[in-house]
Amino acid sequence: MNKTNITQKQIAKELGVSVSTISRALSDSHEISAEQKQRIASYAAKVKYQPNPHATSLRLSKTKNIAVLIPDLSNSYFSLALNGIESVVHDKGYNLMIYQTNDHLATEEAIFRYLENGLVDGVLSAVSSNTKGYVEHVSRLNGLIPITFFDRCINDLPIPHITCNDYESGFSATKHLIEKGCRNILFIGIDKSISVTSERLRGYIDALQLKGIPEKKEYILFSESAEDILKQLHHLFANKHQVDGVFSSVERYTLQLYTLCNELDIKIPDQLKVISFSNSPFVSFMNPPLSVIVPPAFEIGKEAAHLLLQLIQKKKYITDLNKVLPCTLLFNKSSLG
Amino acid sequence: MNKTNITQKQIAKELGVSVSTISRALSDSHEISAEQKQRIASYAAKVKYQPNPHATSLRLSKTKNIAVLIPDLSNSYFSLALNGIESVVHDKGYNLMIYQTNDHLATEEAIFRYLENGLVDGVLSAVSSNTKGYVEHVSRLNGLIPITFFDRCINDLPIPHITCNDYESGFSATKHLIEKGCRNILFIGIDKSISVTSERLRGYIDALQLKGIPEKKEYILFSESAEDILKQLHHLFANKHQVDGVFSSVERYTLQLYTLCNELDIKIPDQLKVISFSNSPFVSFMNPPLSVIVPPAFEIGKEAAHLLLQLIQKKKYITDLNKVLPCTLLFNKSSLG
DNA sequence: TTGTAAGCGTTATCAT
DNA sequence: ATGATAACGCTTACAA
Repeated sequence: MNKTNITQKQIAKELGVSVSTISRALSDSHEISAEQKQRIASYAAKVKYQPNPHATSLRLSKTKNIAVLIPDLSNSYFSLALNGIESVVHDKGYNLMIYQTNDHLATEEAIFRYLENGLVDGVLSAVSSNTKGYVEHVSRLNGLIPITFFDRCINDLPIPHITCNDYESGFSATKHLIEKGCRNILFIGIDKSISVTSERLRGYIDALQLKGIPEKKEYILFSESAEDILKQLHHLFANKHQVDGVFSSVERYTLQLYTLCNELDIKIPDQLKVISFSNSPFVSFMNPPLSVIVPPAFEIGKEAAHLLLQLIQKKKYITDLNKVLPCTLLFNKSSLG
Repeated sequence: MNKTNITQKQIAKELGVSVSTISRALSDSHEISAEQKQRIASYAAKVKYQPNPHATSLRLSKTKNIAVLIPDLSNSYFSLALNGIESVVHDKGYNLMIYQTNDHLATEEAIFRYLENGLVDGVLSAVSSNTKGYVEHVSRLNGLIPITFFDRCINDLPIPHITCNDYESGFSATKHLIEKGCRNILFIGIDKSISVTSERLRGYIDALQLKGIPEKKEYILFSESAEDILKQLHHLFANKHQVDGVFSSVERYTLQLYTLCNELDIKIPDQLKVISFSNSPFVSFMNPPLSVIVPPAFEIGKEAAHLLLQLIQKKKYITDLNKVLPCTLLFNKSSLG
């Protein structure tokens, strides 16, 4: 438990050359003879030499680390995105540090501040909120290292972001419900201040407008917790109501909706048609199978990581690097029939 | 993008004292006067000083980083465990680096070897396999820094591990199926060489034995991919068969089973009773609702992280620190009626 | 109570 | 082609 890793100094001593020769040989410098390189490389391999990353980071101010900020690791969307990120980051020889924000702005701010210490070369983040005035932590860090947003983003800041087509998807989902006969459609979201939610809502509103259906304030529900949304839904459905469709932009709130429908014996899709954003492989096995808008979570992660690495390696500059990836719509029984 | 963080040297110059005074003051050393400390602390706060972690790591050979090795990030069980890990690790001021092994032993070996470089103070790992003879990478690293296993482990090595009661759960699940009338029960797993699978299988076998039901080789299925298990299941169910129960130890394979049952019009639970390990919040909403054994994933992550930190801080030593946490059994319609 | 200096393991500059 | 040396930012003897 106390042994320590071998260093260049030890190799140098063993082979009777200087440390700089070792360093140069290992980085394949042209100023080292071929046989010397060979000798050093094979000895290093034999003793399984591993360069100390802290020494290298300190010396070069390059860490080969990148940080990811995610609201909730145990969310099918974010864990898929993380998977995508991981796949490209490690491929390129970078390490991945993860931070969970739990959707708390204060936590996010603390992490951004902390990362000013040079621990990482760049940051991938799905932000907690895009509220104007609460972005100083982001612009400060952005002055130090590259940042790329994925999913949630702050539109006012000149920071590249990879998102899915939330607006179009919200529009299509709502249009679909209308075409299936719905006239009183509920929108469910987390918070207007989250870019994703506001975009999906905009799509919902535009679809209603296009079809000449008046938008009703009481049909637009926001909530930050599953218990709370259940309460809100209960309040709405337990009393006389006309709701005949639901467009949920939050996967786990849709489960609450299903629970409530079971409880109140509301038949999906006969009395209520439902479509929801989701990345769960379970949706097709639900009762009834859930119609879903599936964001390309894995690809979003991959693209974001790829872009960030390019920024870190200065192969690209922050001019119009945003990318929008399309969601997949999957109509199942919950919105048909 | 090129500004750099402030250092102790700069603070020292600004305040007209030496670097060591700054260092001592910031670490609240008793050999610094109260007013000096105050002055330095407030200036450091003003300029938002953050110590450079690489310098500290290099100097102290302590990194405040820990690594997690996980087979698959986008798996409800592992992502929950990761969530648990994250919650305690960051609470204690440590950073978390993640590595996905994709269940490839070679990948796992490479990561273990890499981590001999001193990047992290300790490692949390769910291993790819416990095959004897393929554990040298583990014992090597274990000679350098503490390791704690969670979920999957290698029993022959003196490394602490946190698991759930796989054997008992396998036993209970199988017993449950038998009591519901099943006599020809399928076991589905990934690979015998994975500790979790072998324990669950042992529980299955013992339950059969206890009830006097002969164990049949052809009822024990292993597979490393979803497509393959589907093929195996298809082969079994498409022909004449007597299978009347399934105990699946792999969440995602259970979805394949449901798919097949739909396809072949096999009625669950009437013709086939099913119980499965799972951490998905969707199981109660399935058609039919799935009976599940729910591992305490979050708690396992928490416990493992907690233990590792104690080992790192030498508050505990590796003597019998293993912990077994109980799963929750949830009987739904898929195994009843 | 504070300062000086060495050293952690690298890489890079400047000699030779 | 190779070696000596300084530096990255920090902590910690050792001096004063």
